[in-house]
Amino acid sequence: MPKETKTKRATKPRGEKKKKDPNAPKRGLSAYMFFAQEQRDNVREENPGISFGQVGKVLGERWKALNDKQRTPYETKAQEDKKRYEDEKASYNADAEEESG
DNA sequence: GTACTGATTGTTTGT
DNA sequence: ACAAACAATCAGTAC
Repeated sequence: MPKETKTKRATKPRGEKKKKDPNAPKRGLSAYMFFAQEQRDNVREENPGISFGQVGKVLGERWKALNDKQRTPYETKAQEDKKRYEDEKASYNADAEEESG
């Protein structure tokens, strides 16, 4: 059992707005992202003609409905993508340093 | 070192 | 191009 910090989500104005970097390394996709990529087609099949937002809803409901095992294939993808992101950061930081001078 | 915030990713339909 | 809803995750911030 890994350390589980209390990830509380309180709407408290703390800190200033984030700064957008010029070469901001886009973050890797999330398990949910890959999940939607496939479901998006399936969901529409089962729900042909659904309204805007509905798709997203069903997606979320189904997503949670999945088990850790089902998410595995998606979580894995997310990890692979993560690696991608890590690389970008490398380049991002590399350039950032050069920028300095 | 922790708790919290903002940003980011992908998709749907419709104007 | 943007809107809302869904969920996940990192990076930066403040004390």
